[in-house]
Amino acid sequence: MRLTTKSSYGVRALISLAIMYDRKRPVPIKDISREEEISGVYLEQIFNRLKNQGLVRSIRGPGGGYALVRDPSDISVYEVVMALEGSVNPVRCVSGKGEKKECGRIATCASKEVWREMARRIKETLGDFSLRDLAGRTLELDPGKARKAQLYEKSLS
Amino acid sequence: MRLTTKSSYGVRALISLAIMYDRKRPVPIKDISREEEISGVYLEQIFNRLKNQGLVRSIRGPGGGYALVRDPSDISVYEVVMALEGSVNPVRCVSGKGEKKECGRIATCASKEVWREMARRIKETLGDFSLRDLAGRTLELDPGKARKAQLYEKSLS
DNA sequence: TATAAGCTTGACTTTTTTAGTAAGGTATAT
DNA sequence: ATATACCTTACTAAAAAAGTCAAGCTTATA
Ligand code: FES
Ligand code: FES
Repeated sequence: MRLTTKSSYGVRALISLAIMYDRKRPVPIKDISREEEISGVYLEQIFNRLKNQGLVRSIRGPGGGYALVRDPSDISVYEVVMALEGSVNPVRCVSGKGEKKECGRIATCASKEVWREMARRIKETLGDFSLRDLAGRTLELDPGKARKAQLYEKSLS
Repeated sequence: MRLTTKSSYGVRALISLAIMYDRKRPVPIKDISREEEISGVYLEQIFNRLKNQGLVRSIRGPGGGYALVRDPSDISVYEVVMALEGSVNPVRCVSGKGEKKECGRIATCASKEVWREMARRIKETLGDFSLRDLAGRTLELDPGKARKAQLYEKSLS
């Protein structure tokens, strides 16, 4: 019953982007990597997917980095997880869309209804958290982060 | 975002036990294995855990097999999944109890609250389905199963 | 316009987990 | 006795996850 680290890393990374969102400045991977202690090369993979799924855009060259495409209040954790995991179904059988391997007993299988409901509720739950929520909560829990963001700003001006 | 097959197999297997529950007869692994097309040796592992977690009891020798310890209406899918997966936490950090590797940033991490809530809702959801529910639903979806159970009875008398 | 910051792409490797096998045992109804 | 069925430990193959490597491409800016 585990998400891959892509999701947890991805959410943490996007919280950083959300915090920077108002400042209209892209955040380079290296910064997130340092801050969050996540392998930079691995983060690149993650951001690649996020970009392909249209959640972030990239700005190349010096001063570049990644930025959210939409307002953080408009992006839910569900979207992030879907972008990175591809699905939220707890079993193969109930793949929903075109996930290979159709299960032969699906017509007469009662347990599939459990898994379907479970997927529904997960979607609902993750849909309830926006990146703005989490960014706000982060600044509450870790005021140091706010300060750091300020400093970062100053160092650039 | 997947459960292991242990959970889906386990739930399916226990539905069979639930169907047989009223008839007060243990079900041997071989039968379930045949019916559900699940490797018998693998099922043994699964029933082992279910037994250790107190969900089923075993009767040895000819005419033996496994039977539910409690009434099917009193056993939820959540219990089954917990017995077989050990946990329902979507990430390592939020291990709840004594799952090794304490995460160092847990104090200041906002996303942990998402994962915690997610675990809560999964528990809630799976807790809402009892084995009796699923047994009943199975007989609705697959009347052949009811008939087969009857025949099985007759063949023994 | 040279440089370096930063993204892009695809393949590759390592580690961990999952899904099973294999083999030999023990209890018990008939 | 014997066949049925559970019990236990160990092993293995395959898949997935986590992470690395290498070589490029864009673009701001000095
Ligand atoms: S739908 Fe595949 S086993 Fe239930
Ligand atoms: S609690 Fe471990 S990273 Fe959030």
